[in-house]
Amino acid sequence: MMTLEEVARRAGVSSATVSRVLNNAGKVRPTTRKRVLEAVRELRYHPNVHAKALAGAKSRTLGMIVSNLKNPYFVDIFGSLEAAADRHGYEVVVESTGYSTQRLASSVRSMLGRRLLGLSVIVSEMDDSLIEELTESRLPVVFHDVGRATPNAAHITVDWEKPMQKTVEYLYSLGHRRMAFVGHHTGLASLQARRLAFLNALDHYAGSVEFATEADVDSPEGGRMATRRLLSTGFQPTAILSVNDFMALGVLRELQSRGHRVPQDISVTGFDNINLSEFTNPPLTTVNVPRERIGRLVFEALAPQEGQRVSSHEIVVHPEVVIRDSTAPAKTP
Amino acid sequence: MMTLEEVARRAGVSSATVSRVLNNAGKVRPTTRKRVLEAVRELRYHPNVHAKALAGAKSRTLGMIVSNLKNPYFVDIFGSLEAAADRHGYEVVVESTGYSTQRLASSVRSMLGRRLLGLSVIVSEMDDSLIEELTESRLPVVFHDVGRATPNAAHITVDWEKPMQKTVEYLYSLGHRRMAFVGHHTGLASLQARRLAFLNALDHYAGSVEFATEADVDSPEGGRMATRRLLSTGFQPTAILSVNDFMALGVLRELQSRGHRVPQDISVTGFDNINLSEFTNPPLTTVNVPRERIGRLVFEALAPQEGQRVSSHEIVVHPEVVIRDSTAPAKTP
DNA sequence: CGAAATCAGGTAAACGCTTTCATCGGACGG
DNA sequence: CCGTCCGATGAAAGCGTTTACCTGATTTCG
Repeated sequence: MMTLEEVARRAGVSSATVSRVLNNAGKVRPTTRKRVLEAVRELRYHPNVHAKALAGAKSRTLGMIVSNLKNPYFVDIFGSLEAAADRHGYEVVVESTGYSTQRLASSVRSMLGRRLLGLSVIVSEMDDSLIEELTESRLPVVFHDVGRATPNAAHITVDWEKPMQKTVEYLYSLGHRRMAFVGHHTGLASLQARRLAFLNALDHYAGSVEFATEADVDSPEGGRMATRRLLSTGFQPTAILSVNDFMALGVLRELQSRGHRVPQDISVTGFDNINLSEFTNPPLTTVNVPRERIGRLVFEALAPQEGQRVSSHEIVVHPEVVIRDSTAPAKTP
Repeated sequence: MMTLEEVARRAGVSSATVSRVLNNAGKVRPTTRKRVLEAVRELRYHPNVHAKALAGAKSRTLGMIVSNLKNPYFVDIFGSLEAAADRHGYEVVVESTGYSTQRLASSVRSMLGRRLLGLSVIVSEMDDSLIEELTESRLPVVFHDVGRATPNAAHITVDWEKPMQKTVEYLYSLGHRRMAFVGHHTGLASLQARRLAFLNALDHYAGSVEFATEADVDSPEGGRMATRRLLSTGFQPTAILSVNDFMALGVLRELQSRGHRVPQDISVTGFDNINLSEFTNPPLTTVNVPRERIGRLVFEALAPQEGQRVSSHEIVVHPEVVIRDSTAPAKTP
């Protein structure tokens, strides 16, 4: 591997000058610059990022830890963050925890070792000690979906209550009186919050709605299994609300392969409005969570640009219900 | 940020000793070790990866460049590679190019700067100069889907010809005589290879089958647009073969929203057998490409473990057709 | 019991950059 | 024509680890 020194020798200058050219900092005579660039090209020199980082160049890389890269929700946020980063000459490195608290911890440690510019933690699991560790590290952080704002951490939250209420209301108005909620296993907090939002929404119709809840892993397969279990209890919901679109794919499938028509026999709703939700059959009624915007917010919180008012530390996103074809009036028995 | 030195001071030893316990290399008395570990914990010390790397610790991180992280195919390979890496104490960093040759180049450069243990390039676009640059770098490389084997690069390939032939044969036997192929835009090579596989397969039925091909971006939306364009030409295929499952989602949707029933009116096939393909309605007939295995092969090629016979440099995977419900006998007019 | 090994741990030299700080020539103003 | 300033570049000090290499202190054994 080539080094700055070798490039310098080749160009007949000192390594300091090469560095200056490469980072266009300081004054360098055009002819010298040209000579250097040429040497760089000829030697196929690639700066050693570690040496750069160690030598104190301000970091240009952001970290991102997500729960499950197979769920498009996270990929979309990543994509948006990366795009913003790319636009400004930053990089981002992702890590996926698979909902394991253990892997989360080791990811955080590894990220801390990278001396990043900032870290975003977009997961559903998280224990308090990690939040503290992150806080003490003084590293700029963004939590999403879990965690809390701290002096160095912004917190982006999605309001679940209202859209959940709207959804239940909407289903109720369509005559649904037996509803089920399908969630996914996570480190309590987040799942419970969503389940609770569902239960709270039902409170408005105290007693007039029967309900059940089930949970499984965050995947279409999980959605299928949860649905299978749900129905095997004998409960016959006329509507199933899925904690997210990804799992909703599985509930759709399970329902359909059991011969239930959606939405004629059973209505289904999702959450997130991932691109896929528009392509299911029937297209999925869901709640639009603006991943693109969330990604941008994350970037702004981590790498505030010149003359840009730094956004608040506590941001809540209010998503809108998107009605498509997976919901319809309840079948009258 | 804490440093080795501070930990050493705190534990009353030299930094060399701290390094030794952290990497458990060399002999260190148990009591000393305990003292050090304690200091590490108390100070919340996190080793600086850059310093480690610079100081010559052998790299433990693998790189992976993919075309499109939104396509589950790539995510699956990434997941498998990461799992293998994790099992052996390695890390992997991904980068997505969005099918842009330019971003590919900059990704490669950035990866080269990271002084990785090895790099996997799983993309459909790639110009020859990059292959050369990679070759000259002497970095262990794995190409998939594109590129070629070189002294330091393994090459994992999926055999398209045979399964494509099988698929066409199968459709033909169901009475299909008007077929269309939907591909995606890429840096020529790869797309053409697939289109050609399709055309070659048709050669067996010289003249007895009408056909058309269309292409768009690699996404469900792309699949939808391509299908839309395809049908707007007036051509009425009884079967549409999609270059991959991801795009097939879009062709299914477009067909269905135009009132064509799948498979009664039109059959559809995909490629890859991503998990999603089992959850479409109807479930998709496709070709199973073993992403899990490919991920493992990549790992093995990049980080050959002790006493494991190093796999060949030129590996070809032979995928199998998976028949589900999106294909059926052609409608007799 | 003394010499040779073995152990534990310290010293200091890289590793490849960035970044002061110093230097060396002019260009300029008077 | 000389003193001043700049503008361009070089020298060298880190940055936080790893890793020979070396030094005392213990063991081991004949």
